[in-house]
Amino acid sequence: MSADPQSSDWQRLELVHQFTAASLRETLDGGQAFRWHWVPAAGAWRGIFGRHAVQVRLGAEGGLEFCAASDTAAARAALGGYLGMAAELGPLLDRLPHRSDPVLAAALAACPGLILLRQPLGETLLAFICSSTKQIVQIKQICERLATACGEEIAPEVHALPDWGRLARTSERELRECALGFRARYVRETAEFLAARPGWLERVSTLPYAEAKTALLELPGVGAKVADCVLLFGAQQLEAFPVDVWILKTLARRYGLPGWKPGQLAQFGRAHFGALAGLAQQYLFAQERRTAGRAG
DNA sequence: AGGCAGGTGGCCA
DNA sequence: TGGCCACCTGCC
Repeated sequence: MSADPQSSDWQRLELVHQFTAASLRETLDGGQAFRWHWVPAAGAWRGIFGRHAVQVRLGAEGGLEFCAASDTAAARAALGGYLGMAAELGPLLDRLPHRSDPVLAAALAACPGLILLRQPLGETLLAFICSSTKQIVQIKQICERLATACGEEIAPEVHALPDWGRLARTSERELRECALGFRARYVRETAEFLAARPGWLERVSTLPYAEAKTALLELPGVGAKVADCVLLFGAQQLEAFPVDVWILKTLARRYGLPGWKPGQLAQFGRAHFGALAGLAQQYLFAQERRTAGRAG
């Protein structure tokens, strides 16, 4: 790795938003995306999304700074979109029922600046199909191996995640060599499904939430939880409310809903938190993991 | 050293 | 519907 940060190349990223070290970490490395890692020597996060390889760090005045492996202008624009929620976070949070919900209010206060990423749709689908029954560390490893094995080299020794067209030309055996385990078949079959339906994924992702989710459930390896993650992180459908074990614990304990099943909790979430339920979910998720004292 | 992990799909009552 | 279980792999 020759990729030492060249401090002269650091540039400010204009964001009407303040991250804290904690909310930046939670945003980039809290389970929404799996291709960011902290580089201690640089005091920065290095990450890959789409065809962009960048580094991001907190600037002296609390702003955000970045540098890119190449084509800084394109990276700046892409990062602006990726972190685009920052521009409207305040008004969005204000539409959440924090005034009447002390649990939510505490979660919002605990991680000021946390946002939902706007990730490329295809790779969000891929990452979350790979996420089932895996911890964050392992999901990151799988993504890394997939990228190395069949993703485009976008900078020296840096690979993007393969797109679905490429995946359709990848054998299940090759996928298994990337430590996907039984998920290899899911990826393989979803790739075939998508290959037979050009534009399907993009079109479906813009449908109203309920229809979009129903459609995504047709994909092998995509159940309720993964569908919600794809819609929330990859299609800006903020109504999506993924229910995983963490949220299940939070809602059971802090909202007095023990014994409720994931599907029931998903309905509760959308009813209670409203059109931006997914945003509330992310804060509750961060809070639950924090208090559970582990990072995945 | 093994249990278990941010789930899904298939089968049975 | 509701409940149960197999499924790969490697981390803690």
